[in-house]
Amino acid sequence: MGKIVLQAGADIDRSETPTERQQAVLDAALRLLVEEGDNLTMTAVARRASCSKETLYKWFGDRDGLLNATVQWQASKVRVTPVDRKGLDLASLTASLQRFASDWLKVISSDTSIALNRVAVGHAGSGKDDLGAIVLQNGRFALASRLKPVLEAGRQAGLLDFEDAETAFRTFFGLVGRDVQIRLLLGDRVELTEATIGGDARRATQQFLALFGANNRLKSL
Amino acid sequence: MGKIVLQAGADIDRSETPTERQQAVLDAALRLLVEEGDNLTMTAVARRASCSKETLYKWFGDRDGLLNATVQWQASKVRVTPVDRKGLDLASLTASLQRFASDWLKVISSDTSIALNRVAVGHAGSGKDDLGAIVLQNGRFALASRLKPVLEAGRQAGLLDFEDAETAFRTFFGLVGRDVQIRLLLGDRVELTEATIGGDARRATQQFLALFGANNRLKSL
DNA sequence: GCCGAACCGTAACGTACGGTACGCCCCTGG
DNA sequence: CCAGGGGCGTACCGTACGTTACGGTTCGGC
Repeated sequence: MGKIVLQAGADIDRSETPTERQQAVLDAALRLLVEEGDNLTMTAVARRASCSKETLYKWFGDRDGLLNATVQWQASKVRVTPVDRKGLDLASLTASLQRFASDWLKVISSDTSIALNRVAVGHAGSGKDDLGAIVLQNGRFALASRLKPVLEAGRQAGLLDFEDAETAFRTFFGLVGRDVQIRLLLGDRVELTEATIGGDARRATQQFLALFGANNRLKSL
Repeated sequence: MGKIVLQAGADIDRSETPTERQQAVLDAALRLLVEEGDNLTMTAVARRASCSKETLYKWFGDRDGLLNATVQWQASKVRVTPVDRKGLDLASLTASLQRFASDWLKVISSDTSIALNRVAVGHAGSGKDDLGAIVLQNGRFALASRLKPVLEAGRQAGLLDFEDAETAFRTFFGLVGRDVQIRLLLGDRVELTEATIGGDARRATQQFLALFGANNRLKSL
């Protein structure tokens, strides 16, 4: 029904939720985006979604509009459950961190994440749309805003010791992701089985605790 | 004179070094790539380089060939000086690591690196060329092969303690880069002054030493 | 001074694709 | 039962750009 537009230049998430049918179309576009990358054609999307090009243009206005809506649609699908912070002992904190790490690794190694990041990076150069901002918002920054409360809680409970939650988070981010994302984006075949992800999550968590655990005396930033 | 071709699919760095004039053309293409991103046109390159399109096609065969040659040209320009490993005390090791970190941050935040990574990521989806492999080879893997000897030397000197140089390197990589590269690629304006780079390099180095320094008892990976 | 090769500038061709127009079907409401 | 609108399929238009062709110019060799 309503055009899903994005106020050019202004605020993000300025969008109405798409109808059932529109969601189907967006899903088709998403699947095609994963397969074809940025060189998907409007005709291909129309064919895949079994709809007419005219409909696409009526709904999304533009090729960029379609891409925008697709990315936002995927973003809206991964709204996550807020973490419970009732357990405040070291074991549960460790488990939480490990879970975050594991989830994050699974996300960034997924086909759709790779595809979305690829197109967003590609579009980031010529600032026609803000795909980059959207992806960033629903990736790195969403992770931060979910993880920071946990870190703060850990500090409150005397389990963690850090000055700034932001820098602590960024260190955790680096320890978890390392070179994985850029390698995947650049097409490197990285072996990421369930097992290695689990191991990496455990290792990253231990390293993070070694650096920011309250019982350790490594505070000299 | 000779076409600068790349054996499709096979080995990298299978290329003759370009002539003086060709280098000038490639530099022009590179500058244009930084400005325009992947939507540079052959006409634009020809105009910028003050050469004819016919020459471009004769030399590089193809648009992809031109891009390939441009990326390789930039890669060939950053052949680095191997590090001296004569000083084996903690101070010099720290200085080396810090220098690596600082250099790396400067590289990934440079305009040309961002532009090159952007096009390489964009092309990584549809496997027409191996720009991704080239960039990876001259970025992340080049860094690894330069840094690993230093790490090994540090271990020999009893300053570092790690099982596998590869994983140690990847941790260092993560501690240095954190979220910087992906944010830059996605168009986020990251403040990276000389000062912050220095601070980040120092911090990453200290964290790395905290994790892998031989005098610390954090070996339970 | 002449020849050919390399190269510049530009015009021309072909195509792929974004965007639009139109005819037809189906479905709903009156 | 009929009118109308939303939506499918498709043909079509315009354009941008990759690629090619061609005439003019410079330059080294004889």
